[in-house]
Order: sequence, then structure tokens, then C-alpha cells
Amino acid sequence: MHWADFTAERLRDERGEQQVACSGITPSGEFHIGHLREILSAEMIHRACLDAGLDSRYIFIVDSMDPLRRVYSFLSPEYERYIGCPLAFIPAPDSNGNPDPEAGSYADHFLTPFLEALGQIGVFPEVIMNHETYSNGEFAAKIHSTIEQADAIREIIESISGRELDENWFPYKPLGSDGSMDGVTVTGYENPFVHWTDRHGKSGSADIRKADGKLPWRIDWAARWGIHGVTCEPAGKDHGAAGGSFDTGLPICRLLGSEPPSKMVYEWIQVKGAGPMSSSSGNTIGPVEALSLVPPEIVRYLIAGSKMNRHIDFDTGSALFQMADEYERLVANPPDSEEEGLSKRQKVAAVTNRGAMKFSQLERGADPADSLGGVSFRHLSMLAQIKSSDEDVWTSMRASGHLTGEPNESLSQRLTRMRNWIGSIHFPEDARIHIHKSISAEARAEISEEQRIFLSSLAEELAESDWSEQAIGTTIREVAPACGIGGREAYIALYWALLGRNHGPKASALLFEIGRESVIALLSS
RNA sequence: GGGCCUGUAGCUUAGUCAGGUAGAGCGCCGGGCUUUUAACCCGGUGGCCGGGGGUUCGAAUCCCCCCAGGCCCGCCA
Repeated sequence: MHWADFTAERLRDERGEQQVACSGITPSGEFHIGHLREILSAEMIHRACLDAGLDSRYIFIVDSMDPLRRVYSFLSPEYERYIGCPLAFIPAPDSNGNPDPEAGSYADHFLTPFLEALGQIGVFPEVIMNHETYSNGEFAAKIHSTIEQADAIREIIESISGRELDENWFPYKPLGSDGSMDGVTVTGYENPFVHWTDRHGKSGSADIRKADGKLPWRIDWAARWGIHGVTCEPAGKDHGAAGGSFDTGLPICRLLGSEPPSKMVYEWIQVKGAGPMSSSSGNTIGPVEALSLVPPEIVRYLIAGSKMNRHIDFDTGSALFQMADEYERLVANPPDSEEEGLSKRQKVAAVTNRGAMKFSQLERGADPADSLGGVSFRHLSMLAQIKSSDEDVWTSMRASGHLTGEPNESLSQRLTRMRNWIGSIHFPEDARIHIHKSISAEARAEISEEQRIFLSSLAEELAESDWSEQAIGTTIREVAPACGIGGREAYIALYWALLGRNHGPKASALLFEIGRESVIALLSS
């Protein structure tokens, strides 16, 4: 069974009909591909719950109340003054990394393009800005309860995480007079006010019913589970480590009177050969960039087709072909778990693969067959290289029976993405079609005397023939027997001359695109 | 130091939770398609399931030990 369906069943057993799947991300910088695993893992479980007939919501909590930790490399030193301030309350950077008072909040700045990217992969979560949950008072009861039980919470964190908390530790961090929570000391609590003194010597009171401060991360996480009734929140393996925030969150959540989701941990995505992704290291391929290159179903399939506990190497090179092949093969020929003679393990595999296919669809319940667009990813990569205009691609596809009528929106976008990929540094060199200017020594060594004569005869004939794909094809097939070789031999010779290989995309189409003069120059060389 | 994950064919891996004769794709090799869009179709090659012990009628699967690799343990998905 697919992991998402399996999880949905477990959730029903644990928590019943009402399910809330949740993701949480801090918008501290550019979002990266790794965040998609957080999002998609939860979203697929949500879909699986719906498929299982459960009443499920999928919420995306943006940690907009989290403070700016430090001045990241893409920020100007001016951000120094905002360290410790909630991301929702500080200005977004402009293109030079300087704070731009006109550009809205820092949190929104990074969140907006990410949400747009999510839409492209069919993810439409209920977005909850955590600072709003503070400002509208929803956190107040949990904060009060936290402060009342501060000693017990301290005991949980110290014993489970092994960390020793400072003597002045207080389980609520008020914002000081400058809006930062750094250097603020709590001096007392009178519900609903937390009194404080900041590093400038000023003092004040934070209202726990407002966004005047926040709970420390480990408590914040545990508290929100209760506030939103979260029943499932897959977390990155950093949170999953022994003594990590998941382990402390479970008892804290119960202490605050709610039932936590059970622990669920996923492995990280890495850029092939480049170590873990991180928003601040600059080692990123943004979801926005990735989705400009890769079909959205394939991005979903990357996650849906991998078990949660496995690393994923995100490879925007030749592995994309393999992944697309795999997906297309699966969709074209869905495995049937009811088939006679399958062993138990083959049945399991069949059901799992069908699940992966199901969760890869942009729209829940859509027919996977509709996602193919009539042409394989590999094939499209060739057409896009051979044909410079989109219209010629469609013409070619109509001629080959891959397309009838006008291309739909999805196919059209596939071509656009393909062209982006081909034009990017990610496109694998060995998939790139390099047209030779003259016949290489290697090619000469590979072809026979008859084939050589064929090539020069072809050059002569093409000088006279009509310049259309069809006429070129006809000429090739006429010239070949005249030189005493079969069609196969003729094409092999042609591919050696054109590409330095013994096979390739449709030769007449290639020649047509190259142009008469270049072709004749090449074949006569 | 504490912990997690991974190790199955040349490569990517399924199967491990619920033990029952090792599956797939890519690659490679061979054949077919007598107009060859890296296509498509057919066939083949290829694995002491990291190593060792144990439980069992039976172990890739469960238990123990070891080896190797990756990662987490301040914020980070």
C-alpha cells in the first residue's frame, strides 16, 4: 500500500473521522525544493484521508512570528537592526537586499511566490499566518497554561532534549521596545500581561492575547497542534532526532491539554552530489525555478514515488528523463494488483505504484492518462530541439499521430518547460543534439564506401529537390537504392554524418531544420 | 558522545511494517520492424539481497553483533 493511504488508515484508527494534516515552514528566505517534500507529504496524506472517506483539512502554517535569526548572505547589513524581530513585522528586501518599506512584509515577500509554485503542482492549502493566530488571541489560553506550568515544561525539555535551560528562561518571549525579542527579560506575569525589561533599559507589558511576543519554538509547535487540532504533521528528520522538537512536543502538547499527532519523520531531499539544501547557504534550486523546467506531475511523482524514509536526490539532469520515462510507463500501463499469478510482494508493489500514480496528479481524482499529453518527455525533448517554432512542433506531432487538432494548455506548457530546460545549464549534454559542420574522422571510419557514395549523391540530389520534410525523405529513399544500400544503411550513414552517432531523431526533419546550404556543405565535406 | 536512515543485478531501485520459490526499469548483447522522430516490439545477459550468528519447517524480511556510507542532535524540512 502507498505510504499516504497507509497513513490515512492509521490516522482513522488513532483519531477517527476528523483529520487535520499540517505543514509548517519558516519564511526566512527563498523556499527550496526540500520544502516541497514537507508540503507534498502532508498534502498527499490529506488526499489519502479524503479518498478513505474521512473529513480532512490541509493547513499550512507559516511561521511568520519567528524572528529573523541573523543577516543572511542575501540581505544587506541594514537587517542587523531587525534581528530578533518577527518576520511578519519587518520589511521585505529589495533586489539589493536592502529593506524596502514599500515591499510589504518579509514573510509575505518569500511566501507569495512559493504559494504560486504550490498552485502549479496542484496544492491549495489553507494558509495560516502564525502571527495572526497570536494577534487574534487564539494562542492566549495555551500561553497562560504554559506559563502556569513553566516548571513542568522546563523539566520536559531538559530531560528529553538534554539541554540545560538558562536560569532566566521563561516560556514566553515578549517583544521589546524595538520590536525584537532578543535581550528581553521577563520580570513578571499577571494574566494576560507578561512584564518585561529590554536591553535598552525600557520596560513594558506584553498582552498574551496579542502578537506582543511568542512561545519558544518547541512549545509553539506543541501548542499549535492543540489550537488547530492537528492530527498529522510529517516533520523533517532534524525534528525527528532523539530529543528533538518532536519528542519534547508530544508531552508538552498533552500537558497543555491536547492530543498530539503521532511522530512522523521524512528524509531530506538533496541536490545530487551537493549536500543538503538550505535556505541560507545559497545551495538552492527554488521550487519556482524547478517548476519552470519540470512537469508538475513529475515533481509530485518524485515525492509520491519515494518512501518517506528514503533520501531523494533531486537531479535536474538526465535523471529527469528516467523519472519521466518511469512515470509515463506507469501511467500508460498501470499495474493490476488483481492479475492472476502475482506473488504477494508483486501485488503490494502494484498497489503502491498505483498509489504513487494517483498522488502524482495535479487534481485529486483526475485520470492519470490525461497527464501524458500524447507525447513522451523524451520525444518532446527532441522535437523542441529540432523545431524552433512551437507551431512546427505541433505540425510534426500531428503528422506522427501524437496530436490531433490544437494542443491543450497542459501540452503547451510542457513544451515551454522543455524549452526552458533545454536552454538551462541543467539539460544533459548527451541529450543535446549537436549538428556536425563536417563529417568527422570517427564517422568516416564507421561508414562503408557505398554509404560514403550515398552521402555525396544525396548532397547532389538535395541541391535540386524541393526543400520540405516530405521531399527530403523521398529523396533519401530514392538515392539509397541507387547507391546499392538499403534504407537502414542509408539512415545510419546520415546519422553518423550529422550527429556522429548511428541513430537519431527523424532524419528528414533534422535536415529540413538545418537548411539546404548547411546540409550540402556537410554532406559534401 | 547520543540517535536516525541506508546497504538487493553495472546503475536506479521494488519487495522488509503483516517471513513462504529474488521482481522491475535503465544499461548492455542479439533479433525484428524492408520510410528509424535517441522510437517501437521480441528475446537474452546479469543478484552467496553488506558480513556473521540466532529464531523458524522456511529469513532480503524477525532478533543480536559487526562493517560501510549518508544524515540529525543551536535555527533549519
